[in-house]
Amino acid sequence: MKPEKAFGQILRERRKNIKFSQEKLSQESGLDRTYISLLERGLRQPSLTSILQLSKALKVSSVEIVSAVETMINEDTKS
Amino acid sequence: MKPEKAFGQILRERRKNIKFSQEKLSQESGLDRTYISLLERGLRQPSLTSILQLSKALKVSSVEIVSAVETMINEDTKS
DNA sequence: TATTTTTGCAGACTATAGTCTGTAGCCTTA
DNA sequence: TAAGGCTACAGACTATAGTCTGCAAAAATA
Repeated sequence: MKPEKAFGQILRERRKNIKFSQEKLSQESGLDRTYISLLERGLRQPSLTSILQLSKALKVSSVEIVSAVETMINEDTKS
Repeated sequence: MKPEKAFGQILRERRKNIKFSQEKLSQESGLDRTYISLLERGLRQPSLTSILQLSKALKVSSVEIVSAVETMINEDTKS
């Protein structure tokens, strides 16, 4: 699986876990709402600082996010 | 400390650990040598896929890299 | 059903990631 | 002191990250 696809899935999952709308996550992270939408759909890949901003807003460590991304990438049994 | 500065320091450190020239790392990662130079000097920040490409070439996990970056960012006692 | 909240998405835009070519300077080691 | 390997750096370029506005439609809730 491609990195941006994996990141998107994880981003959406974590956001829903914490019951944030894209709009709310946008405010907390300082990133544009429509850009978060693009990220979640795997149409964009984040920079290092975007990863850090988003993890902070989601109240999880960036390490956990990246770890989940790597795991998902290496799961070739996924679509 | 800024993320790109932290990433640069860690990138250079890991590259030297494995005794790679920038040129060699460039070949292994598929990224341009001059871009690696910019990254190491903290003048650019990497995207998610660049982080993954570089960690793979350095034979360390991206999690370890990101972990080191986060640690260094939170060490406010550094320049 | 009607209303509100949330999200997808288009288009146009600015900022920056990443490439490519070339040059000059620094170290080693012959 | 010459020669080769390594890196900094400049400039010009292309690709894409990230913003902004606005609208339509899905989805949740009254």
